[in-house]
Amino acid sequence: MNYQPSPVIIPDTNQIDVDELANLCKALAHPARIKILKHLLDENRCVCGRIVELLPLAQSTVSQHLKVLKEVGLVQGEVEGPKTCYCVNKTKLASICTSMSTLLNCEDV
Amino acid sequence: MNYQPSPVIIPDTNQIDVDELANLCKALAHPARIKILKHLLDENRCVCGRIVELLPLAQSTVSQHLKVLKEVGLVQGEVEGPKTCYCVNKTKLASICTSMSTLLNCEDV
DNA sequence: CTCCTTTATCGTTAATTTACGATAAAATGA
DNA sequence: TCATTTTATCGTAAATTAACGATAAAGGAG
Repeated sequence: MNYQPSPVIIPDTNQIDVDELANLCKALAHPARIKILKHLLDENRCVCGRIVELLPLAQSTVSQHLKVLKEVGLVQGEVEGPKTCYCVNKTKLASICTSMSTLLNCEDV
Repeated sequence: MNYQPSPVIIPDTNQIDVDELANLCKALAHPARIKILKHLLDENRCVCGRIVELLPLAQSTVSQHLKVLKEVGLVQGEVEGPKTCYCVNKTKLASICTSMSTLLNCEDV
């Protein structure tokens, strides 16, 4: 009888997609986007126009920041009539924290 | 007897410096820099020239990436003769993970 | 249907980032 | 001292990002 090589149990940190993590970090690499994320977490959900009121930025600029967050999957937009209501994809957000910890070995500091 | 208002125990996530976190994320927002960090964590310490061997980038480019990491305090360089030996500032690295978790409430996902 | 509100997209400009080669600087070794 | 090794910095070109105003698109109200 031949033994199969045992499956890898220990998560291979080398498997973590460096490009993916870099992209997520890039999406967080702007104060306005962190503030948007934080506000969405505080309020749970929020319409684009409300975020425009809170930040000293033009509507088009806020819309672009939301697009960046949406493109990496950190945020989801739901159309409600003429408005768009945004909320955080918490699973994705958590995945940044964990992959960062795993890849960078934060846990054993 | 007058009661004093009880001190704030729960860390105030609003106190966390959004700009600081954005800057740290910015430093991590490039695959080459994540690879450098990861290698430094694996090997504990590493000379600049060795990193140049590992990445498909010119020496000057690697040096610039190291500078970015150094400027945000994620990495420290120690001159050893003509070489410079780099290592990760694990405290700083951990602070990213924690401030990210705190600010973004990753823990209660 | 027409106007209004709300958001996304376009076009543009200014600023920043990335990459490279060339070169300076600093320490070692002959 | 002089050449070599190693790293940092400079200068530059190409690419990307951030910000804005203008405008398009889509839905609701009248």
